[in-house]
Amino acid sequence: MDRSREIADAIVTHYQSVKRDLPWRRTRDPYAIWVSEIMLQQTRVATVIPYWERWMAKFPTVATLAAAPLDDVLAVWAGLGYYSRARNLHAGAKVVGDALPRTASELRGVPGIGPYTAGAIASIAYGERAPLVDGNVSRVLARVFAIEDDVKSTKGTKALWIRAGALMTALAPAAEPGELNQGLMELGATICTPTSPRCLVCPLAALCAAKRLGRQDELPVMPARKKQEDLPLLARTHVWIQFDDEIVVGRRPAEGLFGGLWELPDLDAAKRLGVTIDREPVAFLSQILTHRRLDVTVVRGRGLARDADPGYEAIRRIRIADVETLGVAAVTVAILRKYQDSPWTSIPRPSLSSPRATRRSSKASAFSASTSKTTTSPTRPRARRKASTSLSTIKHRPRPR
DNA sequence: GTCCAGGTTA
DNA sequence: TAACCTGGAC
Repeated sequence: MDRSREIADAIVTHYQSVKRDLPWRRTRDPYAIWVSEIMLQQTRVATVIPYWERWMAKFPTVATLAAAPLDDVLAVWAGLGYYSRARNLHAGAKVVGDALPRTASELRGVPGIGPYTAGAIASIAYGERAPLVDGNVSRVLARVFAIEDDVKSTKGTKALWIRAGALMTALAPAAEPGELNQGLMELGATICTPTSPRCLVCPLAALCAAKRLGRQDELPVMPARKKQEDLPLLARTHVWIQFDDEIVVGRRPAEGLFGGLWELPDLDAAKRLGVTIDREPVAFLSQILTHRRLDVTVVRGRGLARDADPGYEAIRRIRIADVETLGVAAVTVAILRKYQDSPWTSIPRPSLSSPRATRRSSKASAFSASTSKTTTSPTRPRARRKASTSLSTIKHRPRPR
């Protein structure tokens, strides 16, 4: 028995003994698997489960998804990030018609389905012997076969796909291709972890080149990552325009950053809408994105002379309590949390009376996001940056001046 | 606090 | 090759 065959069989055997009962593993509906694969690309299993359940309840078939407005799609996706994936899933549903293509190579042509997702759907839903490579698989294969190339490079990627394909070819005839793929990913997620791989309990230990060479801590070779400090800063001001229990929100253009999501109008838009802008901000937030640091300032505004702005696809009012039923990004949710925690409208605005320290409630930590920092200073963050613990713990303090 | 993971598209 | 988001790990 050759080595690839031994490795493939060991992976499947191991997978069968440890596989978890996840909702999308109870079906071979290619659409359901497609949705789960897209969600899982960027999020932990525990987070995906409720999103997947809500999604499948709302859009149970590819036809219902295709028929839904993008706005509804983004609302269900809101909070998962990488919103282009939801947009692509929606676009994909529109092009496939009643049913998904039946092979990996045809699946590859659907918007949002790249090499990984094509392999996942084809192998899991259709039982095709289609390989796949994701981050977990890269790590496992780079170690098992001691691949020294940067796994993100063209050369490394090619080597990984060749290895994954060879394993699939070598797999026992009666075995399920989907189980090999899922077994590889499971191994990477639970045993062959980025740091401190648990080689002692690994079913591939005896077959692993990195283990034999003692190089499991050096592999895979990953490309250097940019430090957060070096990311370009994107500073934006959003305007809180409230009428009774409603606020004004705008829908961003469909493409690009936070595409299609609703947010508080930015400063330029608010001005064009005839809004009078307060001088003093009520909150600062910051968030690290892949390619940028995002600093958000929130300021109140009053009045709304117009209800359309070229910068937004739509402008509308909505009850504050209902904003989260729209597609909104995490930073917008954080602004709402902060407001609900200690509403700035309750502060007597024109008065220059004594300052009030605000306290955050303990429940704020339930929405912690450790990539996010907040500032307490009402001056530009440049002057005094004081890190807090989460996106939701923005403190605001009307300055006595 | 900081770092890190993670596929597809243009 | 760069853009794209969030939250869990350390």
